[in-house]
Amino acid sequence: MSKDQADDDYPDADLAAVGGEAPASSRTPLSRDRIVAAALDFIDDNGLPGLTMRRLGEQLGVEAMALYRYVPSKEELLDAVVDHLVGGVRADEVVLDVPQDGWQDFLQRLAHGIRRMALAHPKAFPLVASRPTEAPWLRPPLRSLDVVETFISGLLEEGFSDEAAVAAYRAYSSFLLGHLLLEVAEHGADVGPLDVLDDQTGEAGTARYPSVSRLRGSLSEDHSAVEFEEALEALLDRLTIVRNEHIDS
Amino acid sequence: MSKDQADDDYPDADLAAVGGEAPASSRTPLSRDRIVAAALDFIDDNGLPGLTMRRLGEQLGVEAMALYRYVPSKEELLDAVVDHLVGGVRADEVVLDVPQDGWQDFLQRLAHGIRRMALAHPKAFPLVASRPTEAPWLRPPLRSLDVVETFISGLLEEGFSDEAAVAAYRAYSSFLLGHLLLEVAEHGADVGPLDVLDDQTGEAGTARYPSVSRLRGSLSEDHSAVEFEEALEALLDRLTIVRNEHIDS
DNA sequence: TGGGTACGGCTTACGTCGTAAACCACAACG
DNA sequence: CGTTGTGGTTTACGACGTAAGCCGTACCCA
Repeated sequence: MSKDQADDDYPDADLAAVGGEAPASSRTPLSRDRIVAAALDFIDDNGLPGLTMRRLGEQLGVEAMALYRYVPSKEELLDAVVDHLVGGVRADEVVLDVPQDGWQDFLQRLAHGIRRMALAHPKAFPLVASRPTEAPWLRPPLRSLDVVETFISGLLEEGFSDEAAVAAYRAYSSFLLGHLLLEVAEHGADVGPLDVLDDQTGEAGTARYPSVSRLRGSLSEDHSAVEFEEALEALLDRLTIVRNEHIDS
Repeated sequence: MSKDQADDDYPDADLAAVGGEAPASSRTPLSRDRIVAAALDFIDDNGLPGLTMRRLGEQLGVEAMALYRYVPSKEELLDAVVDHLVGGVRADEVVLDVPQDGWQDFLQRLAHGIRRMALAHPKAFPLVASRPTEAPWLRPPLRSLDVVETFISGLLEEGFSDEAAVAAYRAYSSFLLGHLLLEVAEHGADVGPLDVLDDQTGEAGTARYPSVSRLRGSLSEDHSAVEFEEALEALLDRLTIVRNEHIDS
């Protein structure tokens, strides 16, 4: 009662009071893509644990259950967010352009594309990292990313055995996973505005570990791009060596 | 009513019917450690998302609220589980024995210790990986793990600058994080007996990517220990090179 | 012996979550 | 006109984390 709308004119500005959310452009007609985009925005702003169907609906100017006409469940919504992010890497023109520059160059561009995505959405990246087990940037459902083909077959054609290609792929994936998870964790600090700050008690014991406590500051500083670059290059060098060994034998 | 106990004798076996849980050794008097251990067991058996205060209580033969006398919140309980696991790495005699074998040897033993822990508790490892941002195996709260000191100061004393030591530490951490997360994800398959299996539809599109689909099987096979070993050794070699460069200059 | 007092666990209750189901307004179309 | 979608709301259910209060038992000191 007292909350109908879409007629024409009345005060209307009485409920609000919930948060900083805009009344939302509630006239754009709602769609799966809009929902996914809004979910990603929400995660970026408020952190993964703060995302709730009701809150997401509210941000879209709509009741929670309305979302279920476009998305079968929250779980699938999160999957869609992941796909959206990974799809965005493809849209990154730098990643794909000429697919024939050699696999090292390609892997390097892909890695940087994923890193850009991770840094652009630090709160959301743990989601994509924890989702479908095998790193998603090479799953076929990644629509029309033909370069995947280039990567794998490139390895195979250049002398990698199946096992070596898989191992190389895994080394690459786990490198990205580990490096970016750490980088993103400190970059995003993880606590969204909706979360309460916890105690933060107990700095005791640090006295016993002078070196550790001395480095404590540095430990939470930014991963630098050069750190990433160096590690990536070392990895690619290692893969190259492995490949050459396989070719020689 | 009709559910008093601790007197002496009566049938007593009437409630059950809930699941496969044993009636629980409900005479051991409950304690924080017992709760933490039970939580870990539960996660190992049923997966992280299945863990619930009520269910955990039930497994201990106790009502959910009883746990709150020993644990302030679920969040802190999970922290305690992580500490328990990491503490277990310390108890791994292989890891620590003689702290003076050189930092490469130490890092190698530590890495294998953590890997053993991760493989022993595949469903719980993502928890420890996602917890307090900076890898916890070097946090001082890890009670009496003096070798932490050895590691860091070892690096410093052998010519690493502060920044280089931090970078080395990060390379090491992110390597462990990434590698073990992948290894554990396939090893544990993540779906606990409590979860429903989801659709699994849509194998379409694979036809366009013959190489990928050919490797699809291999991709979900086990990470082998040798894969880990090789990557670890490559990493340590790289750190050694970095250190030597720093010494030379 | 008796009456605190503290502990350990139970019961109840609140607010929030994901979501099933029914309902409703309105447009398009026979 | 009635029918059938379509896009949204309302209501409701069960499960969650957990605050608050209630009790039975054990111990302690008079």
